Amino acid sequence: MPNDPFQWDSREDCEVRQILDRIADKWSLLVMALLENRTMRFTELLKTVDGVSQRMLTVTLRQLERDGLVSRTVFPVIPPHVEYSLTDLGRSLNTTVTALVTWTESHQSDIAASRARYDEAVAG
Amino acid sequence: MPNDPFQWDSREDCEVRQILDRIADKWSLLVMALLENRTMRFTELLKTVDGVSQRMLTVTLRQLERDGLVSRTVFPVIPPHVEYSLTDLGRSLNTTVTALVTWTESHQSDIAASRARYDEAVAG
DNA sequence: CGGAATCCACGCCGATACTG
DNA sequence: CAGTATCGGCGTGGATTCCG
Repeated sequence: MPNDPFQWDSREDCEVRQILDRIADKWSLLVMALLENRTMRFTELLKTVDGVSQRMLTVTLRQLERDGLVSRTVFPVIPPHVEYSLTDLGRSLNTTVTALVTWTESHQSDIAASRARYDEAVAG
Repeated sequence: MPNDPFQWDSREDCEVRQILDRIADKWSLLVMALLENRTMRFTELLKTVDGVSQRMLTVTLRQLERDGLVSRTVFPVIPPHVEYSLTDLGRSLNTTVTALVTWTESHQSDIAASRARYDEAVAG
């Protein structure tokens, strides 16, 4: 029963938790969501992903590439031309990620309401 | 078209991103996964969620409670008795979270292999 | 038992400068 | 254009202590 949380949760060297931690990263989610539609270039991503620094985008893309979720294609021209796109693995992940994003969008108001209620109760 | 990544991604005050960031938090995912099965007490969670500190567990539970994903029930006895369980909202989220966890488990070896390949290429 | 509060180390990340 | 390298601040979170 691989879905039992007690299984993947209590193991010492659980690599799944590490992987999950990386996948659930803020910028990774954003980048993968953008690349779902089409191939993009570095600067393009930098301008589109609002708030990301060049450093973090570089680091994020390297990690995604290392995990085999994103492929990096370099065209040996001057000036350099690099394209990023999702791999098949990345695309298969994106289905679930999209579900997560969709859930958040649908329940955004519920959460906002809950927060308002909570803050009200604390303040009172 | 609420699912268009360019929508929720480029807006300045996008609350969805903030919510998503919190939901995708490492400990939140773990705690919710554990609470999917049953109600748990604080110390029980502390012992089960391997690696979490008391501080982080407290903070995580407070956030989850504020977001309306987890309910906190205090029994006014001595010694204190507090139970945590998922709300309906939390349960509806857990379906997608479980999907994410399942994906990670299924593709764990793919990612490990990709990492090994990447590291090999870098070292060589 | 289930926290709250305080202190502080460390590692993350932004800013900046430089390069092929 | 697409990075790498370096530095420094500061926020995150661990350890510890105390409390109802």
